[in-house]
Amino acid sequence: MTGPEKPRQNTLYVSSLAKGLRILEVFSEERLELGLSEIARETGLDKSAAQRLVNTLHQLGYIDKNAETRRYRPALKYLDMAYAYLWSDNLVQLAMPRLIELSRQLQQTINLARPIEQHIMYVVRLPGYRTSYGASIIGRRVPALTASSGRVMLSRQDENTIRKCVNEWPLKQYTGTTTLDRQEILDSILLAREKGYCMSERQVLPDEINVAAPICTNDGKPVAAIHCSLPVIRWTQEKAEQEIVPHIVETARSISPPR
Amino acid sequence: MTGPEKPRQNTLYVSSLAKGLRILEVFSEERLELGLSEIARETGLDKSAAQRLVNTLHQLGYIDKNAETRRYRPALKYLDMAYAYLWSDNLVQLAMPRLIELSRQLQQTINLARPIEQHIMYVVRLPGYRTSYGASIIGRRVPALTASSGRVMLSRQDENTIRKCVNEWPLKQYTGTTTLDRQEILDSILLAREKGYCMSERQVLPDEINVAAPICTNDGKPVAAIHCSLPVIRWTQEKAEQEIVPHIVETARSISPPR
DNA sequence: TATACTGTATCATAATATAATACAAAATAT
DNA sequence: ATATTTTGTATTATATTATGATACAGTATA
Repeated sequence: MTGPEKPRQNTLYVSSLAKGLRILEVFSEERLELGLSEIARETGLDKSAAQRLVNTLHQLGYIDKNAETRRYRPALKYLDMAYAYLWSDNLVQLAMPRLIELSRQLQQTINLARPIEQHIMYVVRLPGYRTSYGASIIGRRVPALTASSGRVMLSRQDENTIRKCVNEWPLKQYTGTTTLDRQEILDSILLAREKGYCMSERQVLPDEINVAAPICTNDGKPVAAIHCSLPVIRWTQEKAEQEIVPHIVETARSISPPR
Repeated sequence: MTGPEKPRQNTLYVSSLAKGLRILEVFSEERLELGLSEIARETGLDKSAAQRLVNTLHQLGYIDKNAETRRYRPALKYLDMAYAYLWSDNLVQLAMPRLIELSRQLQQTINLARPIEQHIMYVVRLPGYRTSYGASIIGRRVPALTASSGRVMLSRQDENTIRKCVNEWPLKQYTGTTTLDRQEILDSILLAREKGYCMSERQVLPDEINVAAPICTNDGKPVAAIHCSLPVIRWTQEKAEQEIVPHIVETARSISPPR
């Protein structure tokens, strides 16, 4: 009779790799530079594990160490990843010239967003005059329900799916006027469905009107959204509807992803 | 009497993490999508190791698997890295508004480059009209000696260092007119040193004039370069010298990194 | 000055990653 | 259409590696 069986090993999962990636992921908008103990704490890893993993990532050029403060920060090698991703995303390649043209034509901030889980992520950012730093860089994630890009992509799902997502997905309050009212969000999405675009105001940034139109595959699946931000100082929703919306919608429609 | 001693383990280096990162690094401009056997081959890893590591990266959301073709490609999570880097780079934050302003003023492609080993890497790309895709995305690396940004940063080193770098660093022929003549490159760098900016033509792309000016710390160390590309169809070096150079130089000078 | 915290280094050992292997499925060659 | 090769998937015995406990020097804080 055997003793208690030891839990079976998952031999298709490399836990040391996973731990190392947690180190890479610890850096963020709020955590620009960290010491070893902070890294251990923030990642939940043992101090020795953190030491080994950090040392490995530093030797491989992923993170830089400030010799004076002994703190680490992301190295340029992080951007190798962006480069690889951007080349592999056919849609971004397809869309880029149209987005550049649109940016020139409208003289405003133009972005391309992709859906990821319950968020959207900005994969192209063509900043306009006075675009904030956070709104000029790729990789930012925003809850799909809060962003006009997210809402407009959701609007192309069937109504049951829309309602389920609106009920369950997370919300985040960015500004004093960011809505947390799920009914209001549902109304916004259903209106977007009807009109073919979504317009919102002061949801993610406090002084912006946002217009977004979906990019769909041939079978109607939303895979991305084009998004334009306008300063409320010089724009109204009415003016945006007349002067911006047609161009956004037309550009989005002109981009037909292969699949 | 002991037998032959086994080699000492480097307990500060995690080789499984290093192998996993090799998988992440296998994707590139030339390798957008790969199957398991290709990944094993390109990374030099054993097939079983590749299987485990790929599976782990897939479970963690770093790579996507096309269920039909069973091939993998980078996932959006790659851009999380870019986001983290761009927040941690103080200079990029400092420079971004100036670059956006410059882009609007000149109506041309404006980039920011950082030195990395014997290359430069583009960390900000503000594309102008008709900028190619490869010239619109961050993360691209170019040999420092070939790029105007690289040359202009090198020009701010002492002459012995310049000569050593020119003799030893790699070159890459991008166009039919990319120079591989190291004396010509040295002359270009020394001229940049004298004039405070570098101008080159048809070195990385076949139809471009390039103007770059260095961004230096207070103690004179070059840490980045602002770079403008102009189509040769509508520009000459003389015209660029009069209408573009002063603005590039002035903007570069106005950005004083803290350290 | 005392104490707490951080970073660095070491090592015995348990757990994990390895690589060999088998086999089904798919692709390619004949 | 069939045979062969290649690819992808799954499993396992075992060697190697990663673990975490520990010690200690240096730094920061009380």
